[in-house]
Amino acid sequence: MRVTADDVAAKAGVSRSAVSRAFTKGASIQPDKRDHILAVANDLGYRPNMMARSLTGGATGLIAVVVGTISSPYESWFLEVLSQDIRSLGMWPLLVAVAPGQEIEPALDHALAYQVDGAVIAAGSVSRALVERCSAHGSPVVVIGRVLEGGGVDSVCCDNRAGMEMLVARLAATGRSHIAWIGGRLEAFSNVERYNGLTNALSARGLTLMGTRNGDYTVDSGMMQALALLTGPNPPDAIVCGNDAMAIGAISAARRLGLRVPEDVGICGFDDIPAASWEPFSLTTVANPVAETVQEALRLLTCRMADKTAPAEIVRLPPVFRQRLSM
Amino acid sequence: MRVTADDVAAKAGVSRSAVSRAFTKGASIQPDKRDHILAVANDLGYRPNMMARSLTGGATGLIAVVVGTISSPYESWFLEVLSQDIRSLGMWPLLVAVAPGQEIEPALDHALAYQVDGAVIAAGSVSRALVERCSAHGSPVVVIGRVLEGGGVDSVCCDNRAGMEMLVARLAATGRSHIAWIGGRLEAFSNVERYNGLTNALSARGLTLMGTRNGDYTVDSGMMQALALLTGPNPPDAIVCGNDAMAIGAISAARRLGLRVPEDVGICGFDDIPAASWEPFSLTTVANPVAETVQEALRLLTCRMADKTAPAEIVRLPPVFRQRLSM
DNA sequence: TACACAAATGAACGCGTGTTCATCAATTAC
DNA sequence: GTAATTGATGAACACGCGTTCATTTGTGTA
Repeated sequence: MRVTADDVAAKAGVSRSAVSRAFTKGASIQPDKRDHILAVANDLGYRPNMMARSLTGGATGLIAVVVGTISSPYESWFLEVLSQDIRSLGMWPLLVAVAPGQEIEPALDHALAYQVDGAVIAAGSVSRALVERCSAHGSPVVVIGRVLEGGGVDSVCCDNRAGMEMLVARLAATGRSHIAWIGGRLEAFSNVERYNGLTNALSARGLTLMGTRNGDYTVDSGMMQALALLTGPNPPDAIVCGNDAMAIGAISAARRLGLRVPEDVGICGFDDIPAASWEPFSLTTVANPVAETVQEALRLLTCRMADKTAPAEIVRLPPVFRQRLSM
Repeated sequence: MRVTADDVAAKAGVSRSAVSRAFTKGASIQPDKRDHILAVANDLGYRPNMMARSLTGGATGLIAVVVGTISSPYESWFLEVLSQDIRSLGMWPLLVAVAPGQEIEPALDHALAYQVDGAVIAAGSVSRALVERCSAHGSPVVVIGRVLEGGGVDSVCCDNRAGMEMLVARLAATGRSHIAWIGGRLEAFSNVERYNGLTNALSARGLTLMGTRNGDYTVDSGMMQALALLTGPNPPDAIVCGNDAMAIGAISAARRLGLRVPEDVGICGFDDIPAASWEPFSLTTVANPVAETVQEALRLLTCRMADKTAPAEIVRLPPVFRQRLSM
């Protein structure tokens, strides 16, 4: 049923070796013979079997892509850019979706059985043991959106501290004094960094956080936590959210309570997802440099595929302040 | 470097056949021996090489997933559900992202070289020739979101006509008379069906379409087209949009012009993406049954993988009317 | 024409696995 | 106690490909 190189060889009247060479760039074969073989192959609908090709130790052309909640605005945006860049490298993304509660290890272990040439991990909690297992398996790993302490692992991450400083500068410039924080999942690396970045930047200006609540990075959770903050005692005049989705929820919460944004309460987010610029929100935020992040991640990955002994790099990319109307 | 079954066999003191049997469910092997082998394998970090396993004609466990603009709210939602359901089948999604302008054929052709066990196509224009090429290759295909005329191809599709009738019923109930349409990409199957469904349902009630414009299914395009409609001569008192994203853009456009929704202009969409229920929009729409669609698609796919001669099915799933505040 | 050398070609090998095929031990049936 | 049956085991094979290794063909020089 499947058409193999033998079929092409038989129909073209050449040896199977010739067929293989016709598909191998730079192989020693007469040009007209190669053309003939390729024509026959195309006629028969033949394509070299990637599974067999990779068996001899060659590359599979597969890259495992570990992401979390695909439907979230930020992750889907990221996945789109990443999958396009992987394809422009001539490779294919093997999608490994890890929902917030799920374990990343068994999932990635399974994917490793496909002899992926590399893995991009942008979700879940990554242990050093996991990274080393992948490396030992011959699949270099790049971690995105977090930095493993102790180094030794290539990683690309937004400079969350710098981003928070930009937001706090705006906070100070607009004279906010009662500032609250709505964080994401407590264990998330970005959440920890952004929270610390915020408190540090605030204290550097003699400001303090008046309220703290935690959601789960969804719009709904942002709305709930903002409602709690704004209806509680001593309501804030500014809410800094751990990501844009929660900030959008917070804006909706403020409006439901009849508060004006930014006059009564300023609200800002983090990431600059597409929805942040939609008119009803016009969210002041800092842009997570997704395109550059993906580009750097794949650069690191290809470097390491070529030279496994190269020292690990940690790339910190600066975000860009986006002032809109919400603060 | 890579640990193979031979390594496990050597360390466990058994033949390589025994190792293979230990990993094959239902194979003839002593239970304690199997346990021992599995323990040694786990110790060495061994996993059967899927590439080699599939070489003998076995299944690869890969399913090609063809989607379009991943970052769009609807597609990312769909992809999340699909990828989870594929994994719960014990298989893996090979992501094939086809941007609106790109050709689906060469991309899918490449993916076929990985001997995928099946393909779910939810984007791009699908020709019968393409489907037959996949089938000939041993990879059954299920098409989602469109129906190939002439049948012969398994497909799952929302009943767009029924959805439009629901919306028109609401349209009539609220006494709208100047109705406009903002469509998506002209060549898109869903766009054609929804447009025809709308005009048919309108004429059945003695209504006609007063204006027609076309965007590209994005929020921005919905905003642009709605601005043009609402500032033109004889502005509509209702706008039906080809999807929710454009409807969200249309709501923003109306508000920018100082119009009240739904009092001055009613706006509705299609799909019921998560953002449709966000408070600033509260979009009246019809829910595209994504979970059921994915479920049916995978049911058809697994059926066809088991029996390639089964007759093709066309499944039409009814949408659900979601009345909110925008109309 | 004779020789050296490069280019092109086909046979054979190995990649890691599941499976078939004999072989052998252990049980059951008579 | 013997024959028949079952269950477990290891060797060998096939899967489809890239690549190496001889071997053959073609080209340029003396």
